[in-house]
Amino acid sequence: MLDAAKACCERWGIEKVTVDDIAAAAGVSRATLYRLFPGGKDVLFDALRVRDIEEFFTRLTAGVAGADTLSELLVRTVVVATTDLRGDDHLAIMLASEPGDTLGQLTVQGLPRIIRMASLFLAPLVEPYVGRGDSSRLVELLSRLVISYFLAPSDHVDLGDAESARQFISTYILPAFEFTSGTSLIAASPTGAL
Amino acid sequence: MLDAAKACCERWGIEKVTVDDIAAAAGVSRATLYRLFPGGKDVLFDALRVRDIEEFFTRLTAGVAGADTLSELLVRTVVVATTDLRGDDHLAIMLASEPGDTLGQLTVQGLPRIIRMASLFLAPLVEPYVGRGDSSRLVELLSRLVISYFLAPSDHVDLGDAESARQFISTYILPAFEFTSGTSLIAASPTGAL
DNA sequence: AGACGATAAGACATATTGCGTCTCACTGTC
DNA sequence: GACAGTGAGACGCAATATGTCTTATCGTCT
Repeated sequence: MLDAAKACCERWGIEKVTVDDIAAAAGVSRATLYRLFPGGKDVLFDALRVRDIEEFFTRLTAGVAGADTLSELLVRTVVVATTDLRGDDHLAIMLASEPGDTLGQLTVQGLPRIIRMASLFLAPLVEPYVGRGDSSRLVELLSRLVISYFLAPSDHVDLGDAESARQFISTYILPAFEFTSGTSLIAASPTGAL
Repeated sequence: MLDAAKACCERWGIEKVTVDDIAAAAGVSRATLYRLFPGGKDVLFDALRVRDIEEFFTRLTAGVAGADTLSELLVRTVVVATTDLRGDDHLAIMLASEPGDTLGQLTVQGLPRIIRMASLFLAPLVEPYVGRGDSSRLVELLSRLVISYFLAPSDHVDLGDAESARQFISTYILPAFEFTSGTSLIAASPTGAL
């Protein structure tokens, strides 16, 4: 079921997926889907690991998972990603996910909440790179970061373990930003340190 | 505008595209879109060249475009495509496009009509390959064929010229069937002749 | 400056679709 | 036969899409 929901998201995008799509892809009726999940959004939340990433950022802010090292890595990742924001099918999902838009309850209730949470945490760290008050770009970058997380394989990652979380970022998040020239972009960042 | 509509179809699938999507992708307001086209469906019809392919099959049936050679090529293509129907993002669009489904007016009015037209023409030719009465598979194959046509670049193709049409098929349709081992699949067809 | 055409933004009513719940019939198991 | 699980589909309600309209803005032409 979750794999089917994830496949639907990758195929049609989060904002276009319907409960009927997921049920059909999973080969079950809509009645069965509602027997397994409280609502349609819950299927997507589980499939896209929305609650996992919430916990991910929560633990980062609490310093449980080696926040200093990981946050620096996240900031560097965000800055590197500034080079090119185009060509990402899933980016627009996040960019448009503000209350009052036409994306429906999922994005209104779920994803922007995550972005807000992450923004509060990363804003002071990113500020030296993108400038104060440039929140729109920060939201874009965080969106891409979050989506990278969503699209990663659903293998178990112990987000409470610093090494496991760091390995996860190196494996799934950094490649998603499609480095075009190895470490050259990293070297172009303000501090130059990693 | 047409390029934007086509991009939206490739990104979200025909059944998920809205007028607002196309207008936003084209960078115009919805009011402007309705000034340029009678309705939302007309944009997709033009972008996906629905009327072109109708004329394409019409001319084939009339023998205007070297029907004998081209029809044989089409049949061979259809048979080769039998090997694998999965992994095509746009196939489900056609499979579900029957009157009464939830795909809306576009598919109800447009694509099934084309499939029906093509089926009437190709059915006797395909029969030796897929067997009499196996219309469901025939419809699937034709769907893929039609979609290949839709997704081809919108360069001008003179469908009334046999050589031009043949070159179009070789360039855009045959590659869309993703031959896995060169001509081996073609050699496995009943007659073995091309 | 003033007239003109094209456009963006958005309100509006209508039509369509999606959501969640429900009932019914079918199937396999005990 | 009782039972749990399921598929198909109808139902009311909410959300979205469609197509038209009005208003304000911008650039161009006279």
